[in-house]
Amino acid sequence: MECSIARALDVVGDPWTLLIVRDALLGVTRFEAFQARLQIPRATLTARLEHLVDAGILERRAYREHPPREEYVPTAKGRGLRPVIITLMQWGDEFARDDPPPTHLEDAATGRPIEPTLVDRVSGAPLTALRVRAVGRVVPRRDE
Amino acid sequence: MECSIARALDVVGDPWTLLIVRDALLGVTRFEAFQARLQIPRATLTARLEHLVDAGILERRAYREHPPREEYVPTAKGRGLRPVIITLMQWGDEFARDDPPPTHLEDAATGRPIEPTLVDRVSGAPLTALRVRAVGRVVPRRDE
DNA sequence: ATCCATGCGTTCAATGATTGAACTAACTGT
DNA sequence: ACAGTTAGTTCAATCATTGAACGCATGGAT
Repeated sequence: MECSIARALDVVGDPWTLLIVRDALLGVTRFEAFQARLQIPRATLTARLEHLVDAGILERRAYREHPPREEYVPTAKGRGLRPVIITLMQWGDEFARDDPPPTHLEDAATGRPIEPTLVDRVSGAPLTALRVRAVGRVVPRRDE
Repeated sequence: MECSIARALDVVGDPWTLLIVRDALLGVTRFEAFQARLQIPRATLTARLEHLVDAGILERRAYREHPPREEYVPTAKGRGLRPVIITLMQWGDEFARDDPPPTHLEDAATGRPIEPTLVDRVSGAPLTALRVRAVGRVVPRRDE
């Protein structure tokens, strides 16, 4: 499919991948660490890491020869997924929560809590306020 | 898992679900329309729609008796996924593109193109500028 | 009345992915 | 010599996904 979302989901559209990327962005780099944190089956983890490296989201990097050991660190493309993960977390907090969220975001400098919002970069107006229209493969809208 | 992202991915973490939700947010409501647009196998579509209704993301609504016909419309929870889909689309455009993106966003009132960015709602500062820290299940960070 | 089209599914066998548990291999530190 | 660390592989069992075909209620045209 030619759509950007479909191409994104080709890479990221399974239950584990985004959890791995989230942990990677939090600083996790090693096989054992991912496995222990996520409780992901080892074979699945192997497959996912392979896939993420192939897709250019993680980079395999030797951190020791003898025995050869490698760690996985996010590339720029991987770091680009941070907004996706943040908005997904927000949605989970807002719509699929039953207890207070275990993780929140704060400014590393001031310590103030951060509430991420999507705005238009140019006008600064929140997307919820604008009536956004998707142009290209349009289908008539009905309600909101 | 107790994390918001994991709970979100429980619902939305497969290759099809977000594509269905995207189409639903564009105004697609009917089984045949989803199937034709996405080329999704019919059995899979049945399962996904069921799941989305159970999760409270789509709502089944009769649009005709005799024969009973139902359509699927997004709930508030479903509409809440829009930022997720937008950021995912942006990532796909920026990092997984080879041709110009087929869909872009514009203000429905003025027609001006929109560039969605994540900012802190309070300070207005873009998240890329702040050094955001995830608090809760912390792991020491290394590089960026 | 008969025939075709529409709309929303179900059924089926085949293929593919995911799972958990156990195993391997190459080291290292004590 | 021996336990421990690290990053996997292997295997059989289960589960999900796929494509193709079928079902069924109806409406409209001939």
